[in-house]
Amino acid sequence: MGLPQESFGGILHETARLWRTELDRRLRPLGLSQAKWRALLHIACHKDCTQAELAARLGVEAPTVVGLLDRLAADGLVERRECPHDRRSKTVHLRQGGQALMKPITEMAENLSRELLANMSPEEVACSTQVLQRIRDRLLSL
Amino acid sequence: MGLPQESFGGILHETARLWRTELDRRLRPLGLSQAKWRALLHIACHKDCTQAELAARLGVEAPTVVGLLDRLAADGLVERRECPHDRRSKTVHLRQGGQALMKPITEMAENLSRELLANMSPEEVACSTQVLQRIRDRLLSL
DNA sequence: CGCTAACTATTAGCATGCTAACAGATAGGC
DNA sequence: GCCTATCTGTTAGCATGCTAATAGTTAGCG
Repeated sequence: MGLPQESFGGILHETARLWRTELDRRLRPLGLSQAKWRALLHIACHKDCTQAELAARLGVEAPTVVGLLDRLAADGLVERRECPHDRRSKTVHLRQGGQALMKPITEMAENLSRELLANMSPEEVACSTQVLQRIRDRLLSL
Repeated sequence: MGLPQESFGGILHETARLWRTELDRRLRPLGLSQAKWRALLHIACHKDCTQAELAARLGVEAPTVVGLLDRLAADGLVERRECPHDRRSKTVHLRQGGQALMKPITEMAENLSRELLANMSPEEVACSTQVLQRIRDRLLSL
C-alpha cells in the first residue's frame, strides 16, 4: 500500500512546500515571498489587469487576491484603480517601488530553480514538467 | 526567461495546491483534510510516537504539529499521553473514532491518486517521482 | 556534582490559501 | 424596459504552514 510520504502525492506535496519555504526564506530580506513575487510579475507583464484576471492567471481564488493586494498596497508596491468602463472592476498597477524589485526577485527565483535542478538531465526535467502539467490539467477539469 | 506559471517551480507549486484542495474537498464530508489524514496514518503506523518524531515524519515543524493535534484531539480522534521516562515528551495515540476513519480515508486518497495518474505510463511516474525526491533531498540538505 | 547546552512542547503572531455569504453593477432574455 | 442571471470585489471565519520566543527537562562536559 505504501506509506504517505512514499506516495506520489506525498512527495509532490512535501517538495512543493519545501521549495516555497526556501524561496520565502531568501526573499524575506526584501520583505517579500513567493506569492508576492508571482503577483508582481503578472501585474508587470499584463497592464490594466483586473483582479479577477489576476486571480485566474495566478490560479487562485478571488479572496486570496484581495488579501495579497492589500499587503502589496500596504508595502507601497502596487495600487488599485477604478476601471472606467465597468464600475465593478478595479485594475492593478505597479508603483515605482514594485518595479524596482522585479529584477532582484526574478534573479533569486531563477537561481534557486537552477540550484535545485542542477543535477537533473534536460530529459528528466522535461518528462517531470509534462507529468505535472497533465496532472494539473486533469485537476482543473474536475 | 519564461513566465512564472510556465516555470518548473510554478507548475510544481500549482499542481500540489490543486491536488491538496481536491483531496480536502472530498474528505470534507468526513470532517477531515489531507493534513489530518496524513497525521492519522503516521500515528496509526508508529505506536508511542512522540510529537517531535511525528513532526519529523510528516516533514513539518513542531508548532504545526501542536495545532494539528489540538484539532484532532478536539474531534476526539487522538489523545496525548505523558511519556513515562521523559517528562518533556508526550506520545500520541489513536482513539476509537480515529481508527474507524483509517480505511475510508486511505481509499479516498488512493482513488484520487489513481485518477490523476491514470493516463501516465509507469516510466513517466517513476521518472517524475525520482526527480521530485532528488529535489526534496537537495532542499533538505540546504 | 554542577553548569551549560540541547531538546520538547507550547504560545503568539503572521502569511497564504480556502469556502460561504454579501452588495453593487452589468448583461441577457422576455 | 425590466427582471433575473451572473460577474466583481469584499468581508468573515477557518485550516495549514512558518518563525521567534518561552518554560521546563534532560544530557553532557568539565
